[in-house]
Amino acid sequence: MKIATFNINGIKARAEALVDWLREAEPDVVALQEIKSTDEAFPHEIFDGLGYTIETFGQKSFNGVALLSRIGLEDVRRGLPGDDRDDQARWIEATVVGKRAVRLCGLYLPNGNPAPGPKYDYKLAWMERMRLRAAELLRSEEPVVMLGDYNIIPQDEDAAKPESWREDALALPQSRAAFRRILNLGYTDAVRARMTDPGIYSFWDYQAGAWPRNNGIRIDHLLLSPQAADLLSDVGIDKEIRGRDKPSDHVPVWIELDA
DNA sequence: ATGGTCGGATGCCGA
Repeated sequence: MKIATFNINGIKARAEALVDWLREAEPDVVALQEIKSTDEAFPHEIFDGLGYTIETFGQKSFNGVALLSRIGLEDVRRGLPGDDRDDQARWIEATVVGKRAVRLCGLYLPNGNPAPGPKYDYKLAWMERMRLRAAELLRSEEPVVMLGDYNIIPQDEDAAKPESWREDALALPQSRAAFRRILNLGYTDAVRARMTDPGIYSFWDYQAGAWPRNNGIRIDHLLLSPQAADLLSDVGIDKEIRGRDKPSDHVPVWIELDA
């Protein structure tokens, strides 16, 4: 079972590039972030003939997540529990069944800039809610994959220029600590488990020639419960996508599970 | 047209 995450930065702007990538990469399941569309306006027709079931959790203009699967989506749940007043579309769950049932959580974690400030407070509060949900999911003792744009640079080696991120919400010590608290429940960072070299990135800013200079950061992650980690057979980052016409500023990151 | 660069939605905001 091939499972991918891809922050597409707008479904309408990325329709062609996304479909091209789906045809080439042939993932079984995909978590999309920043669809920037309401559920009603989501262009389901662009996926016709590809065989994907689609579940969206969108909002107007900003954020928005979706799950695509060609092996079905069951028990879909929208929204991160823990705050009824939170109206930002950043979390969607579903179960996929291959050889094994796998619980998937597609997430778009708040950026949090500028820090300090209310946006950073929201990020940290959201991460604490995520930690509680992550702990709850572990108690199922089933394979769980939490994947998406975490907006977290876990360590200095995950940035080409770590010094330029020192005061940024993506790399502040409090942000990294909150991410580690989730990992330390018993989750595995799939990419780091398999790709130990420095210079592994998933995002290059549109500005200042970040891509041609390879000034990247690693912020798109797949966290695996112990039962999912036992099934991990491969990981990859489709970096080449970033050099095409009309790219997202993120690239797809994927895993292969024996499930 | 909107700072740099994009996307989405307007009369800039978020990233």
